[in-house]
Amino acid sequence: MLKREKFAIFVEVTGPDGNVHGDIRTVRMAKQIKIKEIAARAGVSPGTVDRVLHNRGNVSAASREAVERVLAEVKYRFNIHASAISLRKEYNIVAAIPTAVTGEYWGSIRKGIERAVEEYSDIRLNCTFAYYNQFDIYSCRSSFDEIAAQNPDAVILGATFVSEARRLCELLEARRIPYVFVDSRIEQTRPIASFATEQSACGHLCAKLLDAIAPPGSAFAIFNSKRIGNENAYNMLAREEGFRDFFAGAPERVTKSEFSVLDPEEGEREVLRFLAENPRVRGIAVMNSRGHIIADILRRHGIQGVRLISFDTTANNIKCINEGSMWAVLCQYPEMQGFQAMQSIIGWLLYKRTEPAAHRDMPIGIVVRENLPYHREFLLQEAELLP
Amino acid sequence: MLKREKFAIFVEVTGPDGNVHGDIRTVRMAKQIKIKEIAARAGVSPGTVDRVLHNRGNVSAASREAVERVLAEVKYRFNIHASAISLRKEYNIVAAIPTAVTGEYWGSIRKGIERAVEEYSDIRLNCTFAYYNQFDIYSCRSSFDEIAAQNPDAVILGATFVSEARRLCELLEARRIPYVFVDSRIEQTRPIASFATEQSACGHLCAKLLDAIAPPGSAFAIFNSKRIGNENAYNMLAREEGFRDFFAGAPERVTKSEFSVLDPEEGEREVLRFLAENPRVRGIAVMNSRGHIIADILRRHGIQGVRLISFDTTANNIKCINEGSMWAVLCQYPEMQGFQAMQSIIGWLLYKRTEPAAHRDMPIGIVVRENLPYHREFLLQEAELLP
DNA sequence: CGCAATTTTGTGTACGAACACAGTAATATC
DNA sequence: GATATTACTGTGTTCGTACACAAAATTGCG
Repeated sequence: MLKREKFAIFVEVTGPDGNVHGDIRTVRMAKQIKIKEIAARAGVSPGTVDRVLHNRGNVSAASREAVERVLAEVKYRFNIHASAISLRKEYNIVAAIPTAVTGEYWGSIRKGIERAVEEYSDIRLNCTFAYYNQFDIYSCRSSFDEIAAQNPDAVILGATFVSEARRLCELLEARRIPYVFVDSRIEQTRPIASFATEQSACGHLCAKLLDAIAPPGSAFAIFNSKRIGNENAYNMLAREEGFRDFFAGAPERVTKSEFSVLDPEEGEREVLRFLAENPRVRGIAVMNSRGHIIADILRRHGIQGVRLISFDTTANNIKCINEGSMWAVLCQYPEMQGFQAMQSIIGWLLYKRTEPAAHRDMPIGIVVRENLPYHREFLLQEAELLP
Repeated sequence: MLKREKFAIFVEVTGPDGNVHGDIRTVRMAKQIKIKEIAARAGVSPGTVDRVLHNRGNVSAASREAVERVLAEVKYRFNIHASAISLRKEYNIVAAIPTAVTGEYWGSIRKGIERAVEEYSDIRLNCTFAYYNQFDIYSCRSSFDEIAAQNPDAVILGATFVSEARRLCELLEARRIPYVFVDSRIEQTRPIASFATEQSACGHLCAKLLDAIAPPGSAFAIFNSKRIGNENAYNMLAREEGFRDFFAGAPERVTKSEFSVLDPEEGEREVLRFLAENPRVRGIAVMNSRGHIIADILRRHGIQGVRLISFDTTANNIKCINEGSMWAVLCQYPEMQGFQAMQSIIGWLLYKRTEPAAHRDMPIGIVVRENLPYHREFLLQEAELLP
């Protein structure tokens, strides 16, 4: 049996077994209502509707009410295209983030931001990156002060120093400049959005994986790079907490150690000494992106049977994953964070989207050698970084 | 030292250690050239430029050349918004996919498609879903025939029967109707795009994980649900191949078994019998989304120490992950596939994007209990732009 | 009540691309 | 050489929103 309408297709197929196998559903778009139509229904002019929609004032209570009543009935949505074409303003946006090196974590965030600018090239966006030294609170403060002094239309904030971030946010709020966070969320601030990974969940996942891939009853080590300067180690601590939480029933299985990054030879000695003293350790977690350093040490010394998990799909870590010296990295999708941060600003500034999903927990990706090649486009990484 | 321009920020901060820590880069958008400007430069009218741009003919060789010369110089990109607003055509799109149940694989693909329709609600899209029974080639053929008989503006194809898909593609090509594949790529067809996972890589990854989390020297089983009807098991076979490839050096470690789905009690007996006969099996791979059935059997019989990995984040599988009866699922991001499929059609029809990345390998996600809450099937950028 | 000041409202134009249509130039036909 | 035919080109209107500006209505105040 077969029916046809103007377009909807009806396929009802009776197969040899007597059952009906086909089914058709058309999702026809409800026709969007236009401002003109709303004006007509409310008995006012389009100009008045526009004033109500954009809260531009100079509307009598009676008119406003009439418009709002119609608005409530029809649930109006802006036409993005017409809106964007009319709004021909130029937007200056500042991204204040730690120095972004291509192939490393903040480099990926930057790339996501840049991609969004490119993607929305029909909107005049000027994006200024104000980099600071993430290990130096002094450089962070100077950078942030300067941003507040300018008058950007919006700010993207990659904040490693909580106190400095709070200070800047207060200034921005006083000036009604919207801002979003990438890579963190900071209490007592009011961003229009924030994008970050739940760090303790990352640590928990890391523990679960190491436990699963190591022989039963193994011991595990958390290896952290020694602090450089007054580095804010908030993320690392949260991850460690999650990691230990997984082993809450047997805390003696988790040891912690540090290794020097500034002095690689000393770092190597520290790692080797630790492993010699703790032969039951079968898994190592590095709570930041420096896992590749440990991986290299393990590889060069032919140390087998100790599995390593680190964070972030940086160029160095990817290399280790590929050569097998690292078992997995947990991925925070930095590029996606950057992209979505810029998107949410565009949504706010242009499309007046003011009821934002305030915070978004990013997914936590598990990247091992076998699914690494397929992460490429997903992560929007540079091709040359990957095999 | 501190300089200011109209907007660019210069922060050069000399820290206490004498090093410069701040750095500023502004990415200023090159101003887009308009059709009017091109017309002026080429000494013709905007209408003529438009005719050249859209190959609408009726342009003298001299004019065409003049316009093309300017075009080559300035690399014009037309304004998406103005374009979309002018093109006020209504598009009829058909998605021919297997019956899509919410919470299952094809249901997620459908959801991605629907989300794209919603996302691009400023474009008049009517999407018709033509479902067929993926286990019945007869229903597939009828459904496909009917599609070809209509004249949709584009087609999304979820093809489980290769021969039928080829036949439909030929018809569509003859009518110059663009089409995209989701969940598969089929040789000897010319889709404008295709989205699918590399199935053998999935199988390989599955093997790697099972091997890693099971005791050394364990044996593994591939459990597949018995075929229903003339089900196309192409994906399952490819996964199995990848799985066995991982154990190429020790093929005796991999056993294969089947279990009945239509008769659950019989299926259960088969599974239990197999496990009793193969006590060294410490890991089970189910090469489709039916892993939850095995998980339930293991759970109900209190069978410990056998780890299970299945495919697809279906509602059933997610439940098992949460209660711990399944160790992981590999995820193909079906929602993303559907979304991007529709996106590529919109890009083709509206934005004249004709140089497509013909095929896109989807990422292969690893979902375990610890990252499940943060796992979003729908990781696609634009999703967040609209409510 | 009258006139100015202010608030409210409607109209018109711009945005940039697309395309219909009218208008002009070039060629064909008798 | 006049007219019909075709080939080409420019103008003008459209899409839906935003906002400037003018027009109308309301208010204030002597």
